Amino acid sequence: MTKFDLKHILKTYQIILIWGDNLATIYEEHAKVFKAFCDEKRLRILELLRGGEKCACVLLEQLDLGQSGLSYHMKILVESGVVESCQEGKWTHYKISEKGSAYAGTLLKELTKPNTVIEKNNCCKK
Amino acid sequence: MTKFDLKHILKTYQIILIWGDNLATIYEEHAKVFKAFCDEKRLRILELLRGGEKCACVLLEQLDLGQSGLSYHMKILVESGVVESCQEGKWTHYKISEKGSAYAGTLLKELTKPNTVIEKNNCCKK
DNA sequence: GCTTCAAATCAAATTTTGTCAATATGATCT
DNA sequence: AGATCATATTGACAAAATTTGATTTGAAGC
Repeated sequence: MTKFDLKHILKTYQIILIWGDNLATIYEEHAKVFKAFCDEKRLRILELLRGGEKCACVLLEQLDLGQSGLSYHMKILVESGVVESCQEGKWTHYKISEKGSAYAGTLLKELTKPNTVIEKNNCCKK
Repeated sequence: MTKFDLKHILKTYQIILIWGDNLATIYEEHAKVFKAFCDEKRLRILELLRGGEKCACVLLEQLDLGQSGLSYHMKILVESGVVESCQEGKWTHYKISEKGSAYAGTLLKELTKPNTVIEKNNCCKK
């Protein structure tokens, strides 16, 4: 029977463990962060939240969205880390997470910054 | 016959003109920038390009993607501004655009930075 | 406990994205 | 010009994201 070195497998295939249950590549995880900024409605929501913390009912008033639609987008925003929510009795308040948006910014820089090791990959004899 | 003030309309509805032909909201335009980072394959491509300029054939070799698939994703990357392409005879070379990725970073900060005017929007008497 | 209200979840319909194979374009070479 | 190679475009299909309305959950008030 083959033995597995989980750590080695995860590293080799760039797979990470999330919530103990799900498997996802690091790419999926990174993509999730930027999903926040990839949809018109969500950008509009972020714009509203830039004006300060708001509860769902206020957002609902100002957006062309139904209740379940708002809930759907808020979930994506919260899962991206860019927005945080706090419950107050029946109400849920949302605000932009400083930490989360700083992370998104750092990640973006990371993802576009030249590698330390630049390979000379002159395939087609440029 | 009603007269229209185009400038006023564009400003009011936050619509912008692109390529002289198409109409799009500012939100769509912003979303386009971050589409670059919202897909596993594209993140993988960016990772390869962090190692320096590469031509399509090299990318093709290293990715689990067909030729038309690569072309599809490269188009989205180039349209986001994060990647730039240059033609060399039959070959197309791609690299990460410093300007484009700096813009993406600035935009991200912009989209998450608190507004100068913070409204007190205590709807549900928090 | 029952009612009410806010928000989340679900299921179905719709729209948007991504994939794949075939074809078209455009540059180079003979 | 005709052949060849690299990439782009197209159209059909599959998969994922979004929308909508109905239902459920969970907190508060009676």
